[in-house]
Amino acid sequence: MKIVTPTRPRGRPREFDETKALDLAMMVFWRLGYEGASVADLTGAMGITAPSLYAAFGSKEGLYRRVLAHYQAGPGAFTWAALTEEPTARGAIERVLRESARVFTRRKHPHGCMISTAILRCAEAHQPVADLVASLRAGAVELFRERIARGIAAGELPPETDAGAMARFLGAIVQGMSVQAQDGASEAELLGLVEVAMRAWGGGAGRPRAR
Amino acid sequence: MKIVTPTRPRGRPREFDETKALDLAMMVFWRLGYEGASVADLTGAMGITAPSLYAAFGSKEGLYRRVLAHYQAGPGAFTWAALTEEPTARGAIERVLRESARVFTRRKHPHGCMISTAILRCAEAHQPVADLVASLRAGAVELFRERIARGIAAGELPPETDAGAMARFLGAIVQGMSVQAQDGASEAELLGLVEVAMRAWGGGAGRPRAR
DNA sequence: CTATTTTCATAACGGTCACTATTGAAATCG
DNA sequence: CGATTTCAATAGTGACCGTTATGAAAATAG
Repeated sequence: MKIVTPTRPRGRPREFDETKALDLAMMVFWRLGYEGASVADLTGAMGITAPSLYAAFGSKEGLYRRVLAHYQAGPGAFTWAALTEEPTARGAIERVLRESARVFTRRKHPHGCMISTAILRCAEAHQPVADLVASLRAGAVELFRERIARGIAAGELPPETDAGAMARFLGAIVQGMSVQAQDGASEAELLGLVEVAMRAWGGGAGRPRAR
Repeated sequence: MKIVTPTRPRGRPREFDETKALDLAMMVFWRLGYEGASVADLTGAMGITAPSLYAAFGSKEGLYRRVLAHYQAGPGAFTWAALTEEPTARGAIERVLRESARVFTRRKHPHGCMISTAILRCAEAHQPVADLVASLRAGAVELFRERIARGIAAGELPPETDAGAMARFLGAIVQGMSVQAQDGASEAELLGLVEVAMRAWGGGAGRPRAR
């Protein structure tokens, strides 16, 4: 008869919580960007020493990749939720934009989207990281495109709608909102921007109105 | 009787052309961003040594400020030209967007806008530079706003038009196009995006059509 | 207990960062 | 000419970069 205790691993247990450490590292990368965040910044904020960081995450780049996944599952999850939960394509898109305006200006974390602004131009040595982040941006646009294509298939949108162009348009809006949020724009200002953007969707502003 | 020769300065003349040096430095900053461009990268591309760079420009940051002005007077000048030369607000905006699509994908220089993407998040030591670049972004939005307000005053646009929101919308579009261009988007893709964006302007896509 | 394994903290690694002291060459001035 | 001024090249500055060797500390296994 075996006891099913959760079988502690062999050696000395680590003294920090990996999830909390990722949260703290995320804030640093979010605020300073990938290149701007030094390992000293990270270990200082995470409350661990450099060898502990390297034992747990391999390298600064490895930690960053873990943080990106952590971001997508946390503060960045609202996008995927909006696109899958809303019944109509237009409703989904509008919810993404409105929630972006709110999330990008929250005071509990740096303003703007972490993926949009963490690493754009960079030294050649960091190009692989920049490429990864660029692929995440492309993935978001692709998510938009799929949702719009689904809306076209469902008859919500005219069949001649260019889903790719619409998706790239939305990607640009989100990207631009992220930068403006970082530059100090308020939620109200971003919502005004969203209202203009939704006009490109045809029909008036706001949610589809009954008539 | 004085001879009016162009009075060469006293000591040994410098052996490099400052304008050409700024051009070369601009390409490096454009490609690698402010933090990603090292002084070694810059001197290597400019064909001068570090002491020459510091004698002529004071510091890396000083050189960057000169390069930003050089950019605005060169590759970035089309925006100001479009906004002042076009007779209507809508025409001016559409020209800015269409020319952005073309300029951002030129093969003679890195894709995207240099001001949009050179330095967003960064180490705290470089925050003054980031603030400067942010103020340039804000200046572009303000230029948009003024042009739209002028269009409202001229009766081209409905008096209830929110010029600030429209301007922020356009700033976001340009910012987003810049990132997508850097990520590899083609001119045709960006023009498709522009067409969608112009729909937010009311009345179908494209230039105002006679009817 | 001893042996083993893993994490911890200290201290340091070579490399690159932005930047400059020094020196000699190249120009103009008197 | 000699004196002066400015530039350019060499060679380095200290500081910080990401990363790691070392050894003590803390847990399990036998």
